[in-house]
Amino acid sequence: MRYGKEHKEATRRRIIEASGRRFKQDGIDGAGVATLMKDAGLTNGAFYTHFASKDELVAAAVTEQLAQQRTQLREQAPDRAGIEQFIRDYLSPGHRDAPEQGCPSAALLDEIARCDDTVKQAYTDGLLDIADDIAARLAPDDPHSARVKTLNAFATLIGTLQLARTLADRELSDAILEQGVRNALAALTQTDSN
Amino acid sequence: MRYGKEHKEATRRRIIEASGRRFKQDGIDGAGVATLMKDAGLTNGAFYTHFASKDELVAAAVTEQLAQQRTQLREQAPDRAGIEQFIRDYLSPGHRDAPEQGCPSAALLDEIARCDDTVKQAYTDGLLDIADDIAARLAPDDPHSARVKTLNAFATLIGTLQLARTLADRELSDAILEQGVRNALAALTQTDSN
DNA sequence: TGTACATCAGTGAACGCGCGTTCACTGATGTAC
DNA sequence: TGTACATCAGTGAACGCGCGTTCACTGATGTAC
Repeated sequence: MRYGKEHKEATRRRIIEASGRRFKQDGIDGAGVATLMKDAGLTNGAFYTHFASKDELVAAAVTEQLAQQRTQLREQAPDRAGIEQFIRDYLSPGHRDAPEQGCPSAALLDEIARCDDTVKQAYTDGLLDIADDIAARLAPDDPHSARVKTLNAFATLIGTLQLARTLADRELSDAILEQGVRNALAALTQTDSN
Repeated sequence: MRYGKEHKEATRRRIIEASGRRFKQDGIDGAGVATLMKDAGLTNGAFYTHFASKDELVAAAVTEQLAQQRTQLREQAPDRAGIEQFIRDYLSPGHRDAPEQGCPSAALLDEIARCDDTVKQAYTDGLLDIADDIAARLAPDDPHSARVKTLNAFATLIGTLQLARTLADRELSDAILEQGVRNALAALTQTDSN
């Protein structure tokens, strides 16, 4: 089955996108190559015509996930009101209950911290692209300080969603999401007056 | 080799404590039963005289880790100044660089979120014990609201440390820890005036 | 007090299974003539 | 335009390995007589 040039590239993208979802659902260690390929509608053997190793796929999937999140943020949150809505969506029960469709950081951050340097670098690059987008929007005059503050704000959202996903008490989980939204919006206001 | 009654209990505790460290270092999926037993100075076969399954050990290790953290917090942070010091220690480069000796939530939270209900319940129980200790100290008159706020504060610390561990840029990671300390201390002050 | 026996924590080999990875092969397509 | 060939994405079985778990066995100790 020889195909045109676009075909292989399209297949590669399909594997990367399906893997992103699967990793977020089952964890990186929890998702095997055979399963990832089946998700993409292929068999395990073809994996190594696209990637040198599972680690290489992990790095590509992390990059892709963050790039998608960046695009989404650029479109849905171009201004202050959009960022407020992003916060509300991020800390929503819907996002909590569908990790496979959600933020890769919330689903995988501590596992990525244990991955090799290639993966951590891919994560760092992808996240900084997002943070710098937001920092430039919120504080065009002081992008460096805003970059750090934006990353801290993002860390808060990540930790809050992870905790909400883990607590066995649904009501408490809801309360934490709601308090998280209040805190994040207050911090955002504080950034403005700063 | 028949031993006294305390012996088996001591061995069980040794397995649980060694496993806690190993899980935080390699992840839950990343640590096999044979390795965990070797860490405790035993061979794999003896595992099932102490636990019905790996999941049962995971739940016990999570409980133990949080109980240790609670004891530590009770001793080291009995007052407002102690809590401030806890925040500084938590978001320190030393804690970032030694996950196996540190906070189980920072090392494992998203993986625990993917575990079965037993493990999530063990985590919930252990964390609420800690949060209620702190809430009772900070706001004895409104413990329920303080419980939620304390959990949100803890989530922020967790997310910040995870992010600091993952970023490939050391200077940026340091800056995020420092900003995290500033944010957490400010939030603590705000809680007082509330 | 001394001896025979029961207990049971721990050993280490083995179970079936899924892991990441390799490889001989297939067969639809693009290219050369 | 029609035919022979080269390419190479994808197949599916197999590799060695470590996983969680089971099991026949060991042997030091506590207990019974």
